Amino acid sequence: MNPTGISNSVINRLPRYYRFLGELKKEGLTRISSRELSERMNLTASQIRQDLNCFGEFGQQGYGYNIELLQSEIAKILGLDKPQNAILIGVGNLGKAIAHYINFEAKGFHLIGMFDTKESLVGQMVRNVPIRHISTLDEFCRENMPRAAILCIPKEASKEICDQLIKLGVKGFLNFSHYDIALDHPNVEVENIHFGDSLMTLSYKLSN
Amino acid sequence: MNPTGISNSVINRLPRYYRFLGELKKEGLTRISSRELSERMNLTASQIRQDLNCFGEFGQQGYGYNIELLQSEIAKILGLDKPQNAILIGVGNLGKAIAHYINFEAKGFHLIGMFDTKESLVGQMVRNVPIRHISTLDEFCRENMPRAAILCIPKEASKEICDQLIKLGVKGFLNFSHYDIALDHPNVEVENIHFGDSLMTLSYKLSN
DNA sequence: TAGACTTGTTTAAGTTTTTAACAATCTTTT
DNA sequence: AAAAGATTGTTAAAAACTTAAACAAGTCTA
Repeated sequence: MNPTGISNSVINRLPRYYRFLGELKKEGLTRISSRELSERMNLTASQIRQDLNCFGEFGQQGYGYNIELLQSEIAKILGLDKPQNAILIGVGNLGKAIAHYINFEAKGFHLIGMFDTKESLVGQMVRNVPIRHISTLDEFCRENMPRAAILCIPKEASKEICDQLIKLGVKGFLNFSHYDIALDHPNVEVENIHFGDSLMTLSYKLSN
Repeated sequence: MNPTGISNSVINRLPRYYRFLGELKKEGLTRISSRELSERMNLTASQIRQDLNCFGEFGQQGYGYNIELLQSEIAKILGLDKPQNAILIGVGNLGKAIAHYINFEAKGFHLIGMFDTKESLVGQMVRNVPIRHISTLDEFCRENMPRAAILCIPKEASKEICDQLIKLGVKGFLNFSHYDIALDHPNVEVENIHFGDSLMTLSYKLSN
């Protein structure tokens, strides 16, 4: 169980609820019951009600859930209504694509800076965010206090940067590197995205 | 439990074992005990032995595991020794970055083709793989029989492409889109990578 | 050959996750 | 305004999964 007392399975389902509710809204619907939603999402109605029950009471007997309302409540639960400052480290192929591709504002974050070691990148803008030299990281963080960092650098560089960022007050990482942050820093929140691992898992499943 | 009878938790740990063993090899070590490995990986020795025991006997009493051997056995389990053909759909920012960034050969796949709707991309090469027009997908698949597809296209386009690919014999997806493949196609292997969901989860954890 | 070590494996414990059930209460219909 | 129908929040039970403990059997090292 988490520090918050809510299990990870529940937390991991929240973004999916949020997405499905967004679609229902797009379809012009205004209300939905746990049973109907369960059919759409391929869950049980019971599980949906129990998941939501972790956070409060958002429905009404005999009626169901107001879609608009429920979605905005989930947004609040996820913290999307109070975006936090984030920086991105490593503006190579991947880092640049991430910066272009992800709508940070819709996911609870402001991207306020990007950093790289490569002089030739410095000054370039991606989505109105400037790329800065990694040597200015300390100063920038002390001024802007980013709460999260997106790590798009090789494993070798990651440990040092992590130590530095954590000292500067960064509390959460979206980690694309193969460095095991959680191992050295158990008090920091980490979401790992390891393409390679996912591919190997897929390979396993296709081989057996 | 999986079709294979091995739980997902175990399967998901395999790539990590594989990585750690690679590092040990780099360090010049040749043998390791489950206890030593458990300390490095922050697991229990018991769990490591039990995980490996799902697949066979790779160690020796009184000695431990031969690192080289164990790694290559895990590679076999993951199917890395028999790479499967894969194609990538959608060569936008993300797709292009993935193609550049991921070493498919090391993860059990051959990337044999990339597809997009955009005429201006057609003919370009990424890592010696040509970008083709999506209209040639059918023909290409019938000739080359790809087993997996990496989906880097928007949700809206995904359903149709998925149906098409599955009809053409594709059995597994690395899915970056928000389309819920598993919902419509329960008999296909899917690894989802949803940056947005990961960010929202991180947002939740940083907000509570 | 003896003592130390470490595996594979079984068994048990613990935890998490899911499902089922139902009283309470709201909505809708007549 | 009352009755019938619907659906929630919540509790309790069941099921599934995951981890940990323990130890006989076998191997290494000195």
